[in-house]
Amino acid sequence: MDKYQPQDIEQAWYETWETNNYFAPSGNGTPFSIAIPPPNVTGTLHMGHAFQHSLVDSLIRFHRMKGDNTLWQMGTDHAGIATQMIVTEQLAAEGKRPTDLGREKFLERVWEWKETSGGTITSQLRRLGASLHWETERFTLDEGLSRAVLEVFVRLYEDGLIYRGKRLVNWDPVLKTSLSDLEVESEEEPGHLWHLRYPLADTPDQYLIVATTRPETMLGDTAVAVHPDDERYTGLVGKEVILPLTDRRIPVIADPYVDREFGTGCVKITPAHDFNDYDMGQRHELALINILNDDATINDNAPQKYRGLDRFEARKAVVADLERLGLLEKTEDHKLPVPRGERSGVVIEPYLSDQWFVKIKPLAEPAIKAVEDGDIEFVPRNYENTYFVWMRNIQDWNISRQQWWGHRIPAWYDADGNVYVARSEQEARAQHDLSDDVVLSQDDDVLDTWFSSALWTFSTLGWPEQTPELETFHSTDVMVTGHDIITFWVSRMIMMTLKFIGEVPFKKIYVTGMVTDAEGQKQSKSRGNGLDPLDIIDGISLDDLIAKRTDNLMQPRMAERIAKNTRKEFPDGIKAFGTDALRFTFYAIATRSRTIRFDMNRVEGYRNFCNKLWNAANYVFLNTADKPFSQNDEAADVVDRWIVAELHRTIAAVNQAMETYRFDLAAKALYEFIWDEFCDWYVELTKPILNSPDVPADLIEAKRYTLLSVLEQILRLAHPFIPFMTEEIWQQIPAQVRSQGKTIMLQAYPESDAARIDEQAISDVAWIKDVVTGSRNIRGEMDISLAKPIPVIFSNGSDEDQRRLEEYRSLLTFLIRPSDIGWLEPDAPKPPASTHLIGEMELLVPLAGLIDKDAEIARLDKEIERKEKEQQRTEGKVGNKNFVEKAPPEVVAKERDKLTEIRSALAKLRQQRADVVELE
RNA sequence: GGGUGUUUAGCUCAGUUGGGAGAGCGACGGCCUUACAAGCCGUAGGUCGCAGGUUCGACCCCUGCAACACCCA
Repeated sequence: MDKYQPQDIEQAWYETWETNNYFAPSGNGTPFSIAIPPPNVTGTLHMGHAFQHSLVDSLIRFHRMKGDNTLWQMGTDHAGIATQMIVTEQLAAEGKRPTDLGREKFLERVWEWKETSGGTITSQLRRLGASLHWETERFTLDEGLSRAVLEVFVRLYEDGLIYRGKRLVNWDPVLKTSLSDLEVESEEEPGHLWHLRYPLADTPDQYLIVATTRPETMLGDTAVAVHPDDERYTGLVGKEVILPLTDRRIPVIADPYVDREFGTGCVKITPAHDFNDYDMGQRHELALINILNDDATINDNAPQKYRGLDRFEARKAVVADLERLGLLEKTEDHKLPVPRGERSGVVIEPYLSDQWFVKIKPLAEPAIKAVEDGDIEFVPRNYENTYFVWMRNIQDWNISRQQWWGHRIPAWYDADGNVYVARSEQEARAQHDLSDDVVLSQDDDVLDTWFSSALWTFSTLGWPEQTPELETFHSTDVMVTGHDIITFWVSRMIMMTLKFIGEVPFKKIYVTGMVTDAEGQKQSKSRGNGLDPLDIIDGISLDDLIAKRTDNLMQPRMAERIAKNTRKEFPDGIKAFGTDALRFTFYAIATRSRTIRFDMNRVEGYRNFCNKLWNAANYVFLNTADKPFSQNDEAADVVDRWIVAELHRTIAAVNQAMETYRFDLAAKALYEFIWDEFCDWYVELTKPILNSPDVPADLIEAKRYTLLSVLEQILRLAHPFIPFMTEEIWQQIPAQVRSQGKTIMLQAYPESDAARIDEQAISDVAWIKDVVTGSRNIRGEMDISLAKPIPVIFSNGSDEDQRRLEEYRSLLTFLIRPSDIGWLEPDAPKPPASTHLIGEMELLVPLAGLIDKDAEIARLDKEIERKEKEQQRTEGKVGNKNFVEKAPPEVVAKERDKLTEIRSALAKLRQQRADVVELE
């Protein structure tokens, strides 16, 4: 075999798998299905994706190998706002605006962009080894899914669960669309608190002072509010104040919502431009005065001089004018949460407009119940809380977006403003008996992208048709996703699927942690700390990485800092580690933690692990190729029985880990078995046998078989995690050992057989390991090279020890490289020696001339000190009456045994020390 | 302000019914031992955030505090 070079093997195998249709569901096994969280069709793969999809792929491959009828449904999302923004930017570079093209032409342009860039994400998924069922790949805007969207919208409308109304919504004044609460991100930013004087109508020389962070909205004030119990203002409730800069008189009202501690305890009420004020306005039947246009400039409802000003210019003008009039009490610095559009980054405006909403409470109730009843289970469990808190306080969902790219709302209006909702214009006409001369125009808005993704698990399977796929694969088994998307997507899928299919979309939700950079910072383009998974697979030079991270930044001034940090973190760029190593890293770090710092050193470590397995396979092939081997349990020795036992323990551990979504434990079990047991011990222990002329042929043949067989099982066991190299190696296993199949992908997953776990073999090999480790310790401590043979003498051994030494003498000889190995004569004095304890037995390496007396004494002192501490602690326990009386008897017995052992060991160590001191 | 989570070796993290503190990387020392130097052998390093409590016994359970992170308002 050649050196391990992942790039030489990975891509070719993926093509083979795909062209042979191995990813397709098949057989009559239990259906197992997962729907991919649809990536944005024009997007690229980031670390979070790679992480999630790697986890899913292991589950899919695991279940496929277990014989389940397994489907991983592929599809992409049209990502309404994100995609429209990209194309709008492209147009801007040509000096055009979407309106210059018009709706039709603009959409053509977006479809073109989708065609050219839509392949990126799918080819990246292939590089990752994702065994997706590409044949039934779907897209949220394709015909079938659009039909599902239409159907759902119309039925919800018919059930009275969709309504249209003028409401205060989150308005993005740059994109000129409404956004749902979830698309708005609030962060604290420095600002000011202005204290304004509002003169009382009856006595204009007196005034109330209101505190506000948004003085320009005072132009739309329709009341001033105080707390009903606030004694400072009780006399004023019901009176009026004069709203400065306008000629309006507005009432003073009392409402318990007012925070008496904030500012002066007196707040201005602007129902058309603040969500809380809107609610209060509803309670008190206040007028709504909208003072903004859709681009956040001041409109004609405001006094002449402010009209047309941008909101922030208007703020300055209002403050200046109030100050000139002596109506500005004071200005304070103040931090306040500022809402910004998730996509555009601009300050969001509460804005009054006509929108479509889903009445959500009736849908939320069964969705809450499904989780309460355990029909859907969160893994880890505690994410249920996030879900419940969100669902129990859920607000109606604004689903209309003033965009073009998306599912157009199936509502038509006649000249009188009557609205007709139907699956098509024809249906609308037919249902309402409208003659052809009634002119209908369709609603210009499209639906929130999440509306179509909410239908994902069943729309991709053909709904509203009752397809065999829907019948077989729905509900899906598990949804793997990040916690950031529970509210956006997971909760909405649960609601919609329960409503339209009557069953849950998935039985389990595995919530992954969030992959951050080494500093624990969220990875993002603007921070310039993002990693492209393919750069870890293929490698990238430092210069290319910097170029990639600083290219096309929203804030170009960040470029220098990003370059500096990148140079510091990756001084030599990133090496090509290959997909298998990257994937294995993901499993190893998939702990229950919420954030996962991605550490490139670990990728390197797991690349080394892949290399280790590769080389072990090389060893197996070198020693079995063109040589006879045969399965022969009678001829196999204790070491063979031991490695099989360890293999079966590992098989059990991996299976259990996968059933419980503990990918980290699965990875750990594989890593430790393959490296620590198979490579470091088993392979070493085969060497003296395979190359010795004195060993019976049937043992050698049995051992060759064990090597091949254990390797073959390791490959199947590890395949879901490191699919490429396991396939590559598996193909080279002789057919007699590996069955006649064409691919490892479709072989049976190993199952643990308790009968193969031979405890006697395990304890014998543990003894061998102890003896070898003991002699290695002595060599290590004394700096004696393996090239220099050392005499080894045992003393005080039991019958069992004697048997084992006889039986394993040749193995020990090979591993220890002694000049001589044997028992101390019964009455002979112990020679001066470096020593090691193996239970009751002592291992002596008499090195009269070579021994470093001081070093040996120091080593023994340390050992004695350690044992003394342990003795003290154990004596304390055993001597404690309470412990002896109250602790379980087996624990007490265990402690007593331990104490006996410690005492015996201590006595020996002290004797050894005395012996060494005696040396001249 | 409310909620959730985190705090274990220099770094990144395991530690699943409360009963002997672990791994990888890094550090140090020694090895080209015919699968692998992307390797092998060995060594050092931790009052398990702080303070109480429960218990015969606490990294683990309870209370409080601190720092950090995220979510919601």
